[in-house]
Amino acid sequence: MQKQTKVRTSMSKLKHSNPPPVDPIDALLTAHGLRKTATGRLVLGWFLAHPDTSYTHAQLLSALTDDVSLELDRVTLYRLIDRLTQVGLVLCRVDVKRVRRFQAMPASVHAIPHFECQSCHRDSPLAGALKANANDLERAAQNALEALKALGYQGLSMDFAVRGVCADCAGAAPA
Amino acid sequence: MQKQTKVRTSMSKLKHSNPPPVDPIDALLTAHGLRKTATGRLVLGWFLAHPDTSYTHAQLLSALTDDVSLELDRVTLYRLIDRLTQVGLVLCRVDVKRVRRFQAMPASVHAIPHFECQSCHRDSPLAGALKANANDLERAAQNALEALKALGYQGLSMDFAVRGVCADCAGAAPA
DNA sequence: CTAGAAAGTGCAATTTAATTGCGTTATAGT
DNA sequence: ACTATAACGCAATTAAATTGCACTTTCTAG
Repeated sequence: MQKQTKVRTSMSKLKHSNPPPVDPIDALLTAHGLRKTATGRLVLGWFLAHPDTSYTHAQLLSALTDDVSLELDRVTLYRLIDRLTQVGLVLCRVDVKRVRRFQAMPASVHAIPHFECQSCHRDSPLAGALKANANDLERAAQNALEALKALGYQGLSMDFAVRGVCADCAGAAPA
Repeated sequence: MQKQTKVRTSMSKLKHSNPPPVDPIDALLTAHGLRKTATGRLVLGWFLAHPDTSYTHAQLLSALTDDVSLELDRVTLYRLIDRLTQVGLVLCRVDVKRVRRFQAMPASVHAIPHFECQSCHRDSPLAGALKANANDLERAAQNALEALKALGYQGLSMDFAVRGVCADCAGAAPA
């Protein structure tokens, strides 16, 4: 979204300590044992700039080349995303169509239910249909998360999927 | 909704009604608009004989050829499973490894949470870790299901996935 | 500052689950 | 029995993701 002005001290021969120019993205990278490469910064930056949005590898690749005019190889992006997910900076799930979707690891975790229709293969949020139950579900899920954290699990997120035949498909071709 | 049991009198020249030889599997097939083929019977039979067990296409194929000595083409099995899932007899999910897993549609739906590690890519049940929260979760999930049923959704099942880094991986390479 | 090891990059080739097209066979309904 | 059509089998193809290998950049000692 708003790209940082990249203040590199490499050229600065200033004597004393100048205001620490620690880029938050660089900090994240090094904190997780990753190197500060141009692509690493751009990709992690993209994820952080678009929270709550998930991208397939292909989407991310075209987004990066189009909007950020970053040229990188498909495979390189695959491997970079791999690293980001393995250190817990990025979240990965597999969608109904069997392709991975990536997004920035959310700070606070929610159990947002979604529905996958086995007939039309659509994936839709259930926020509206379940608003009455959402709170109970959320509370139970949060408790479960706490229990897991206490056991040493890290970088947790949840995904509540309901599968079946949606009202449209069921109505169109009743069993 | 529930179609009549279709008693075939083709071969029976018996005067009165003889004990209806309705195979339950045949009944399911016809009730869902599918034809009674040898493979259809065998495959649906396999699923019903192994509830709560999910199979990949490859596993199912070898299981059928080995144990039931049914010879069928890969593609035929794909298409058959497709039909079974679309009518709601079989449940399909995509596992961490990006392959579809199929199983008989369970009669009663449970929200059994499982954990997918983003580091070692293992998928493990969370029954033990969450036994304290399991009841709350289950109740909330059941309520959600009822709400959906009332809205016309059919053949419902749920899948509660927690993702992150498991205790093993987190301990081995702490962030 | 300057190695040199290790992490990251790019390209080509490959893997694997799944899909599509099409001619043939079996099933269901008349 | 007859016919429309669902189901089957085979071959070819698609698409996401992975692997191998040579090359470049970043990091860390010395």
